[in-house]
Amino acid sequence: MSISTKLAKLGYKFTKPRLQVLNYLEKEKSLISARNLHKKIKAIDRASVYRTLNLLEKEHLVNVEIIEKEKLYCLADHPHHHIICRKCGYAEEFDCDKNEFKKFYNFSNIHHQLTLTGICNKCNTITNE
Amino acid sequence: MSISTKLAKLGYKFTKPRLQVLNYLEKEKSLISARNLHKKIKAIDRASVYRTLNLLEKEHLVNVEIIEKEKLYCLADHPHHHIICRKCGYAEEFDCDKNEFKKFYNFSNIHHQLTLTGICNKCNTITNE
DNA sequence: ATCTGAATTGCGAATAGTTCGCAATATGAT
DNA sequence: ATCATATTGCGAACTATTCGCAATTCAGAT
Repeated sequence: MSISTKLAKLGYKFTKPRLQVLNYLEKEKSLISARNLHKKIKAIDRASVYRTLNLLEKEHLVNVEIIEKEKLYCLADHPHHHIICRKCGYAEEFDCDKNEFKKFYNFSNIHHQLTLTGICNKCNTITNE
Repeated sequence: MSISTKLAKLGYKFTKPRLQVLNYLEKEKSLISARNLHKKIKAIDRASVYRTLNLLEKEHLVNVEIIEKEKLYCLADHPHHHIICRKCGYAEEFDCDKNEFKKFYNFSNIHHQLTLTGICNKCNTITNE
């Protein structure tokens, strides 16, 4: 099912800004920030880019990685991660289920950050999320 | 070797702000943000808290996790990660080498973010980092 | 103990990424 | 085509963090 269809099913309207953002995300082979997305789609407002990305994030239709406080987005069409060059920003994708770690050999000096969040027992007792 | 000793070895001066930040990081059992660190150490300037944390990060003396654009710090005395409640911020530690994942059962609805950075071949050719 | 040059601080202003309030507009169900 | 509602664009606002620079503090030499 296409992302557009999913959005429609979820009751969201089909607007120009949303279509444009989706188009660009589909074209984009790598990760992209809200800032750069907005640069590419000058016709639509900065706030709308952010609002659309937040919406997509909330509905789990995009994946997010944070590099230096900047959120980078990609379509969540399949489960994967990226390894990103700290100098030039070049990113390679790796499937998080398969043994594609050989790709890492294209990079040196690897750092990683693993962030896990959840709902703790106490909060879970108070209200269901 | 204590972190203070390490700092001295690296040629950094031994100043009140740095000592205070280190003291608080040692006391802190969980993760803490620059903002909250500054709240606790009112005597020293915000900028100095940030500068000290950046220094510690550069020298790999603290570990960092980013939650909602905010950097959270802890001393890098041993390799570990945290799982953090998305509602209240409560954090539990887990050793990243051992099978302590059972701790996860205290949390539900787990999300994760894995960020890998490195230096790509091209950048590595241009200059050594 | 004091001097001295360099490192570091505090301050306030600046920056960057992101969000908000609200009037104007576009959407899709009827 | 109409209408209620969701969504947009705009600019102002907010938050985390950094910067420039003069004043201060540190550590090593005297």
